[in-house]
Amino acid sequence: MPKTSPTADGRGRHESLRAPHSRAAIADRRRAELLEAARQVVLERGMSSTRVADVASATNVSGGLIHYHFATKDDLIAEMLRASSLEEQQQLERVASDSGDAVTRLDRVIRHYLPRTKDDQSWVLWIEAWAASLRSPVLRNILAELERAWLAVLERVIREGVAAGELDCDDPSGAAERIDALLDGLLLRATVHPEAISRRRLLEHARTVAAHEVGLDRSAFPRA
Amino acid sequence: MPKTSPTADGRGRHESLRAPHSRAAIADRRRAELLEAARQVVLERGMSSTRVADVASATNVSGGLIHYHFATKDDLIAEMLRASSLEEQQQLERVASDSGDAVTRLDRVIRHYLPRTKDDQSWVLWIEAWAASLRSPVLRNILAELERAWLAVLERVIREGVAAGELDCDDPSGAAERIDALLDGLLLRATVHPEAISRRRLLEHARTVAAHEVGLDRSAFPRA
DNA sequence: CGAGGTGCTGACTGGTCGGTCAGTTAACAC
DNA sequence: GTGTTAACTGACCGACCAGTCAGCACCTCG
Repeated sequence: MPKTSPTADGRGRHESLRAPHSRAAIADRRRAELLEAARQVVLERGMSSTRVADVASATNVSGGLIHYHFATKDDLIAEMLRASSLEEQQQLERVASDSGDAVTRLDRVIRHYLPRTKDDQSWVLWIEAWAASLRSPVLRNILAELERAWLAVLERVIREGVAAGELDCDDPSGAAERIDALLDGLLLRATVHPEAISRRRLLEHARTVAAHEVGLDRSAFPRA
Repeated sequence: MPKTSPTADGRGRHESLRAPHSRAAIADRRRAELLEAARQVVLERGMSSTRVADVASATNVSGGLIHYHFATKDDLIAEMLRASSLEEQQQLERVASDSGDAVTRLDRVIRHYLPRTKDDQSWVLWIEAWAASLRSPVLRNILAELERAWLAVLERVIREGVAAGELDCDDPSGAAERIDALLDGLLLRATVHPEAISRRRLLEHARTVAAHEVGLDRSAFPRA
């Protein structure tokens, strides 16, 4: 039986490489399903009041099955966050490496940060995770990795823009840290007090700061 | 018997105005003592794993007493946050209204934001509160008030600096929002991953952005 | 075919913890 | 001093819930 984290064992990783009806593939699919359900439940109920029974019933599965696939509830949640972080990193990579000039790409990364709709809850997960990570080295590592990915992407886009002569910035790493911090702060506020600040204003702030950091005028970025 | 929040009843507020051995004064002191203990316990154990028994034993008091003074555990924690928020606002007010030119005051506000030492845990409380507020309108209101206070102070200092001809900023409210967001983001990072960014760098980022927002050169603010 | 392993069930348990309550002590009112 | 009420105790309870376990059905491989 499993109970080992999928990244911890030595076997091949990608479900898609396996026979789709092999036992390993079935288990992988079930694991993914449970992780997704856990994500939903955490979004709805919050991390600390999520019960394993909730995840079970959201998947129409017995409570025992959760502990068949995941040793503890903390394991389940950590794996869920790891999976979410990985997915986020992949999306990020895609957004940042798409074609376009430096300003276009930077603006795309910024827009990717921001919530899409009024009640986009994607950041709820990370706010909960920040708090939980204060008590869990495991979660802290997962978050640190995601954070590094964000910083790396911002820095890379800026550096490439500078190299191409499109941007002007003598401290890409510092600029990335400042933009990243600004966006985290704005998003935190927007998620906790959605009525206090509009998406439009969020985006405007982000573009204002980004433009300045890369030595351009605000008008170099798209209008509202 | 009490069980009413101190801000909810109509009686006079300040313990210091009462006879120090009157029953009301004793109850007020006990309440304050319990709130402070709750704060300690939350800092140590986290919000969701804080037990009322922990607060009781940290105060050398019976478990029942907690529920004599506070209807529920959630009440206790909300009151504790309200008290912390109020204290924070008072400190803030003091820091911002002390004498000095605009740059000095702005720099003082910024430094007040930042943690004093390597393991200053003051922000832990607010990170936990952000997460918890996602599920509690009561907490959300407490945080919104504190947030408004921060923004108001930043905006006021900038406006007064502009009026005095010391600063140049055509959107004090926007600048305050951006500086505030930057600081929240930086502090979040510094608290969750203290090893990832030094206090010095934090302060440097804050001063860099603040200087730009008020139309000054970085050199107008103190060096490291 | 049969043996052994895998995915899964659901009843159960042991511990935890918020909240209650009957009772005690001492301050205060009259 | 006598009655009343505030502050407080600590035993208790009942709900909740993570994790266990015996057993079952099915797949797969020899």
